[in-house]
Amino acid sequence: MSKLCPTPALADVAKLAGVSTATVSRYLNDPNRVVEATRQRELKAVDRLGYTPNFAARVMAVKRSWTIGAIIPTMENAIFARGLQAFQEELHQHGYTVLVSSSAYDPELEAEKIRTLVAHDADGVLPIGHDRDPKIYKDLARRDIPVMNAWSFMAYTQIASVGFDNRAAMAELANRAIRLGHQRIGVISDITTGNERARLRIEGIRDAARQNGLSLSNLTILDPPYQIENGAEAFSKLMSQGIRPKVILCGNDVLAVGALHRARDMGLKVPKDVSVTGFDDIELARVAAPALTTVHVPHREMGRRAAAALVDMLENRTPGASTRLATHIVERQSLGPPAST
Amino acid sequence: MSKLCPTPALADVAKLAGVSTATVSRYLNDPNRVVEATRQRELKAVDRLGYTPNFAARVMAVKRSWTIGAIIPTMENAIFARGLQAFQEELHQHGYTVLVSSSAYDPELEAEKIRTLVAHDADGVLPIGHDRDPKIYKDLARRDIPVMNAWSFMAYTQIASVGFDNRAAMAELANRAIRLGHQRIGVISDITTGNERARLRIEGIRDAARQNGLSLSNLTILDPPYQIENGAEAFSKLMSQGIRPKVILCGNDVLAVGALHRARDMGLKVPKDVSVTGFDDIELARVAAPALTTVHVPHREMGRRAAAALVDMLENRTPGASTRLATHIVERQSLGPPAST
DNA sequence: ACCCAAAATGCAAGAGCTTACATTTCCACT
DNA sequence: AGTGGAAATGTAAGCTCTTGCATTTTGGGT
Repeated sequence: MSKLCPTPALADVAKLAGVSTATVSRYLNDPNRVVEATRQRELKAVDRLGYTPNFAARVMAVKRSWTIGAIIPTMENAIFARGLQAFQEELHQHGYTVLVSSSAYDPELEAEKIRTLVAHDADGVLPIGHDRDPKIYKDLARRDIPVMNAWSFMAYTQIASVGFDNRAAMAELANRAIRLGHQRIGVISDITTGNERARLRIEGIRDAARQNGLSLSNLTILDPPYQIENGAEAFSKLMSQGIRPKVILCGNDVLAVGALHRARDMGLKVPKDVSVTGFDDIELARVAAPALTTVHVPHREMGRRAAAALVDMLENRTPGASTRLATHIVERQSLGPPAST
Repeated sequence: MSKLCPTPALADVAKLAGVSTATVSRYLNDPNRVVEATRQRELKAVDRLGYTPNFAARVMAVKRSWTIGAIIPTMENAIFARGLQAFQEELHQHGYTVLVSSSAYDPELEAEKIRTLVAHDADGVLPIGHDRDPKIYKDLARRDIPVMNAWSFMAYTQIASVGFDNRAAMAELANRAIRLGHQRIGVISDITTGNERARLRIEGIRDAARQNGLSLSNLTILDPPYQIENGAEAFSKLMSQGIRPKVILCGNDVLAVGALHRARDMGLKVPKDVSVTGFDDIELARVAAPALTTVHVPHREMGRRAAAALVDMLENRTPGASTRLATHIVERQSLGPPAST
């Protein structure tokens, strides 16, 4: 008997239940559209066969996948994890599934992943940051696929975004360092290509320097790939300069932890001998030794809002509004005044 | 003109190029099956229209999605990241895309995610560990979807796996601790429900205790959810016992780092006052202070092998072989002999 | 009993691609 | 120039679902 059918289709259920496929389809999508007796029969048929609707077929028929795709630069760190989690939770509430892809900070790869997501009929897309080939946006727009950029708030742009002001946030932190008396500043940035977040953070540091009448020649900027190890390496490089900077501003907590670690290896006390700051305020920052002074980013809030906005765009065909979230400095133990030499 | 068509289909390309859809399809799947002149025309038509093949339709037609799904317990930590990365890389080589879902260590959710993946026509599935409702396996088997379990090697089972012997690995580490003179042992395990990896690791500790003639009453076992914070909390709990354990074996590095952190807060020196060990050997372990003595797991190798095996099952319809990978202890600074009290 | 609107169900046409099979085109040889 | 077989292309069915429209059933009201 039909029990053996490896992947039962709607038609099999229909036959077994003695109704038409239309009825089964209706039953599946809204049991109330079917009379009690039929409902029973279908129910029985469905689980007798172990039927599961075929996603691809449904997508084709309704032109709607209830899937939204997120493309993040990396999964190897916890940076995007919390936000993404919140994003998923919120979307789940609304019945959407999210597909996650990572681009390894590579614009080419990112473009490809976005295409893949689109080919998979994603109803909406969430890339991180803004910087990318305009063709991508154009293509998405033509296909009428809502896009929400996250992790970076940009006021003057066609694409909606939910994020924060990377530049101002970093400027605030740099300001604080400078006011503490720091002059020479080392910067370990995120990768900057195709990543305006990193560039804006650097800009923020420059802003702060300028505001305080510091020559930009006091800044030494490195941008190694995003990994703990690289933070350590960059720290070494910075420390081998003629005049050692007394404060190292890092583009994110992961890099900062690497720096911290290397400082310890070099026998440097933080923050007595050198200060180190992070960005993001992930769990790691709290646990590091010494605990990292960093910029707190409202990860979950960002994820939630991004999801909500996307749903709004999807359900109401609205253009999508941008939201700017606040960040704040979390003062812990890794930033202090420079020791008087 | 047809430029306006929001989502061009194969037929549009065909019309514009003046050929049949079959030809376009062939061109798309293997340009060489089409004569030069046609190729040019199609090429032009495709990018004039900005055509992208519709995935759902293709899947329906060929019954093959070139997609494989991975379900991991969590993305919030780096634990699975490296392995997953390798898994993706290897699969990418073979033309597969991987879809990642996380289950938040919740069996219900995991089952749902697996169903979703199947509905999305995943050609194969990679869940972490073995423990799960047999119905899931049965369903997958019926649909003839290859499954590969990772992170846990199990010899006697229907399902292929690539992983390591969690029990033996942990036993080895526990043995080392005991030989150093430790008697009272605190254990901060991973969550154990639906997670035989965690349970096996605990079993390993018990094995070691028994082997060394230690009463099991010397063990105190906690299994908080998997987060740095919880590791810290658990550590406090362990330390508030009548007789404080002098060594804390943790189910993974993340928990261990939490413990380490709390130890420092409590003014306890590691390993002088208390030893702490991890499991997994993620980057964090190297960077922690003191650096964590832990069990090295061949993450990338595991991911790569899992991918290769899955591809083999897929392409050659083979039953799928299990692979057992070796682990080893990485001795760093967090494990030492108990201080003589 | 009978009528009729409302409710339930059925029919069949898509949705966009692949592919077996049929047809046409091409070219090397005689 | 004529022929045969390979190469290129076309035709149309099929994959699994949804849904507009047509048809049948139901049940309350007279």
